[in-house]
Amino acid sequence: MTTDDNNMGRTPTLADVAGLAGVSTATVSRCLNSPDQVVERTRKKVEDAVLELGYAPNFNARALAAKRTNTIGAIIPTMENAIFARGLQSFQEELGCSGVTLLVASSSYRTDLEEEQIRTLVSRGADGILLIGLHRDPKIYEFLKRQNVPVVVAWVFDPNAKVPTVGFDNFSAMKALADRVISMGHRRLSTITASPLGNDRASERLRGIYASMMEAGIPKTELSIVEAEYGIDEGGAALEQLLCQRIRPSVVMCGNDVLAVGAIAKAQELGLSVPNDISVTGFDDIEIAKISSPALTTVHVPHRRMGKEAAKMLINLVNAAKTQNSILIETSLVVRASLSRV
Amino acid sequence: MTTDDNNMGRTPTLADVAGLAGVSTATVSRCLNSPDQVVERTRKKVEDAVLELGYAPNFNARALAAKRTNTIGAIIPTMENAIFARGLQSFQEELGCSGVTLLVASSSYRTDLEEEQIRTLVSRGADGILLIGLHRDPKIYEFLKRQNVPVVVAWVFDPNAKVPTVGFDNFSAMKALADRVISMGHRRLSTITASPLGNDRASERLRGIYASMMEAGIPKTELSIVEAEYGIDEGGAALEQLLCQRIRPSVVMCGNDVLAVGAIAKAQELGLSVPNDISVTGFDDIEIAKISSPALTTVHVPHRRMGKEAAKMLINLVNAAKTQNSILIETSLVVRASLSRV
DNA sequence: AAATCCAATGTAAGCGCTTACATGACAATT
DNA sequence: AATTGTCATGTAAGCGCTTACATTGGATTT
Repeated sequence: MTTDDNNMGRTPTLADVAGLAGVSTATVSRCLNSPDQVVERTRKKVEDAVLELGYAPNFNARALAAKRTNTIGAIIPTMENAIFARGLQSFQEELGCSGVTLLVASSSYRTDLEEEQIRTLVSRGADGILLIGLHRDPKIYEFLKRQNVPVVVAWVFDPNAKVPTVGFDNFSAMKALADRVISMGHRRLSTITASPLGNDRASERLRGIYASMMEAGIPKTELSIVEAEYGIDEGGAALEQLLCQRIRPSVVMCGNDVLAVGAIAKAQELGLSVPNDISVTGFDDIEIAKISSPALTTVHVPHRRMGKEAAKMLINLVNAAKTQNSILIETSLVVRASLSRV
Repeated sequence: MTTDDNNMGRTPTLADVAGLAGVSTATVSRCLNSPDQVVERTRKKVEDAVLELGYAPNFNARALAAKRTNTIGAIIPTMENAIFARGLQSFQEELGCSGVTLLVASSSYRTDLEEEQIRTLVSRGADGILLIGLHRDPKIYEFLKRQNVPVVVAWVFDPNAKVPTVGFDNFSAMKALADRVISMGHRRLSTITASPLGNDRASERLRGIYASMMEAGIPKTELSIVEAEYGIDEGGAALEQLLCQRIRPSVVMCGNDVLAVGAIAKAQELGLSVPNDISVTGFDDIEIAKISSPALTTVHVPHRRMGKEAAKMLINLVNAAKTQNSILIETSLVVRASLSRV
């Protein structure tokens, strides 16, 4: 039954369509890319041929010839963190509005992997790239500049950076939280944080705590620090470490809500009452913060807006190549039951 | 200062490397793709040239010439659901072991979007594709077959499907949970579920509940159903709807843990005790299930293993083109405090 | 020493598309 | 009627790479 089977054992190409429609390949290409350059009658013929053949353009060939992919890449530390997932989702939605496709890679917080993925993205012809956090080898920024690939960095705000950023001031946000904590009488502080090495969000937040302590005249040594990876169980384990120490802290300031919820659960498991025996704070204000019991005191970050702004920025950069100003996303303190006076 | 600046205003190509190294482009290509075909001395020259020029191969050109991309695509309903994120993460890790890159797209549970994304992935030259759930227009499967792109479907298990699947038996898993619920005396059942239209996971689970009820001689009408999108707040809202109904259910079986946690939070907010006034169950057994209070009765799904198996399957399919058998991932009941005798 | 083989390298033809430029047809201008 | 301009379409040269096939020269065999 090869009656209506024009399938010649390979996927149809532009030339096949051109042949069927009785026009040149250039005309078919124009029908696909700038239809208004082609007269109605011709366009119809071509469209019919496309349908009949089930033709789908070869993206790679197109990218090779046109030197443009309508694709933007993003590298996030992990997909498992709701925060990145959410910001990325709105990033993608905004890109979609402009007909741009998103390519995502996750680096597992490893700079070597990230570097590799940046190269991959570039060699795939990404028109622009979204990165999380500023801290990375300057060579990478040079490479990107040489390759003429615009970059936007999100999750941090730094108007002085060499690349445009869209994010919040991690330092001030955490300092504001620490101010509040200290104003409630806490002196023996502690924090559960991601490793601040090569992670400017974490290191800035740590600086924020120290700055607040300094203002309050609390010596730096009053802050115990435990590093933990992302995860509920990790937060719990970190809390245990904290409790083993000589002096029990009165408050645990966690690097994100997930660690905080893990710490709360572990504290309760160990028979401690939150916040009566120990206060806990988070960061991000994801849904879980509200339903945690006790509800979590945290810093609210408008992730969706951040993602959206980042997308707009990148699109502008790709189209107009003009430089963009960094955008500050405002955060706010959300005080809930997990934090109490000491 | 163009002393050591061989940059000629464009990104270096294979030919540039060949020129610098004093060999042909074919040799350079071989150095990159099958180094053992090239003698040591030559290879060294080429590698030096690559380094000096900062050469990075053009992926699109490579794909066009080689008709292979070492890329596998995946389309998931949403990145915001931890379940998909987690399965995908291990899927990616496994692919990485074989030097394959993952391309992710999210369909927002919209079949039209999914179809578009499948075409995008194919035209980008994906060597294979991972899809969630079997239910979609048969034309898509035909298209994929015609394009000669292997597919694996995850999150469902169906040995009779035309494509290999790796997943669990949503029907039996939910039935087992319902059996347990009913054995604890519950008769007035309810469920909060994603819309079962075009979502075979949801519809199978619903069937599971009905099957269990039937065995227990409970009429179908004893099950109230509320549809909800994914999210904690959505779960809460759905619970409110359920409580407005004439007869208050004694148990709410939720389509996933997130909905369940939302339902619990809302119930407590309304002054109901879980499980004394109402029992709640989830599905997936994500971390939140353990730390919820009361802890959540749910169905444990080994997502990581599922992702890993899916990756292996797809890689086999891409390499050997031989057909693969569907793989059943076993689930297990996890009974925790949120479910009690009626 | 001639014949044979083989590994290393080169040559060049595409892969499927875009696009600058050329062509031709027809309408508007003179 | 000749000229000019405009617009739709065709021609063909790449885009940067891979790879089948041709070539080379040294090692091995006879």
